[in-house]
Amino acid sequence: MEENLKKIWDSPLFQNLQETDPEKLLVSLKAQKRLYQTGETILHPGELLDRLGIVLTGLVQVSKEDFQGNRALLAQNGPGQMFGEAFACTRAPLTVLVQASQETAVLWIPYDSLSPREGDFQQARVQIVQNLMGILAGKNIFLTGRIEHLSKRTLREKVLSYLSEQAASFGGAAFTIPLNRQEMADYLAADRSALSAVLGKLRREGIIQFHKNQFTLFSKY
Amino acid sequence: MEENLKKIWDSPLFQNLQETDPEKLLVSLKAQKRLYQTGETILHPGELLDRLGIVLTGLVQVSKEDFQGNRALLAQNGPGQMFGEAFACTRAPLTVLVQASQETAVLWIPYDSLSPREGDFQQARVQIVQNLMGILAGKNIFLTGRIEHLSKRTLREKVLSYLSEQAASFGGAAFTIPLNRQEMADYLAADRSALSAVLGKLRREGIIQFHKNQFTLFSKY
DNA sequence: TTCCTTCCGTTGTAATAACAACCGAAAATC
DNA sequence: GATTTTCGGTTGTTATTACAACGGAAGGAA
Repeated sequence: MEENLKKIWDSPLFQNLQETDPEKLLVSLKAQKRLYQTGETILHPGELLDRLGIVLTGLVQVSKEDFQGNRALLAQNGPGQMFGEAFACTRAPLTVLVQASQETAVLWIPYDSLSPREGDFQQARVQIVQNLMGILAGKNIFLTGRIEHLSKRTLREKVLSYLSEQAASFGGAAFTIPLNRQEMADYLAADRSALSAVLGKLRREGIIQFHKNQFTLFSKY
Repeated sequence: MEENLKKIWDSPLFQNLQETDPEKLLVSLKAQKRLYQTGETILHPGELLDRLGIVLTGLVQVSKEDFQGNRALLAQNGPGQMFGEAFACTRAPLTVLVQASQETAVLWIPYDSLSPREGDFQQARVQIVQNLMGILAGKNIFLTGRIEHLSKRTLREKVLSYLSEQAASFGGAAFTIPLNRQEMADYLAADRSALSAVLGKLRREGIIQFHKNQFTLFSKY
């Protein structure tokens, strides 16, 4: 566990825990480690979840079965990243499938053990709960932003909405986005070639300038 | 405050508080009431927020200014409903504008006062924090679901995705949706008349049946 | 009743995007 | 250096949707 500990100790869930012994804290939280083989299902749809999962090593895929039977990938979580937290917090049945896409070690933390009511490490528990809230809230803001882009009627508007947000968050007209074309198309729920066409048109109109994933958005937008 | 208290006491944030005196709890939480006039701005974009807002009476509108300068309405919150919680939890600058669309009374609860560290009513504070997490997590799941629908390439798929989810959550092929056509179109980010056309086509193809907001989705979907 | 409003389906047109296929440049691998 | 893979732009066709406008049905209000 030693080496893995370092990896998760930097994760958002465990931030700002002053002078706490990681090993002892995890014992107090009744954390359990478990290994999953490549392809193994970690959580099934419909299941109720009463603990948080944190990836120690490997990779998990969170996906959802479509009404058409297609499997849509919602997230890929690597070391230090958490999954299932929303379902643990609401105690709602899982709507997603979680699988190990490599050999994966997961650290499970019972949700109830985070309650500051019980045990020692009270300070730490309080901090973790606060961190968890911050993570949920942050995800909320992110999801709301994406919905705002996706709600635009035309791809052109989606693109401008996204680029404007990026420019604003970067604080300037020139900025680099963290996505390549295919990822950007997926994020905006569009076809890559259609995205390319729209970007080209915006460039010809003098509204944007770009090279690879570096963009400049001109003032009128 | 007396009458307003009853209204918010049923709100999700204050659920499961056994044998707690609402008045005293609110004092302990350093809650403050403030009145806003019709049209008055409650929270400005860019502002940092360190408290939760709860509508006692009236109505607040949460909106966001578009890159085009359009104002998009994100939420309308009435009595008992909370706003700003995601920004208070992350301490990120507001990206939204909150206004009173009627004469409105807001109860403000400092975020820090929820910490179980301080003061009395520890049990209650812990429960409120847990409720808050549940609310954030629930919103997360809801937003994720909406993104899933919005991510479909065609309106037809968006509609089927939405109806399938509704059918699944209702647990049967026949169900009633909580939206009228215009609201459904807005939710799916589409034109109302285009939605009508798609619904009509699905009906002609024998895939769905509907009358007003009562739908039946046939088995193959 | 009559009027008015809300809700929803229809039509027609123009704009738009999806999809498939192809191509060249750059990057990575051998 | 040669080969393969990845990435992104282009083209052409077809399906889909936005948009504007209209009309009819249902439900209230006068």
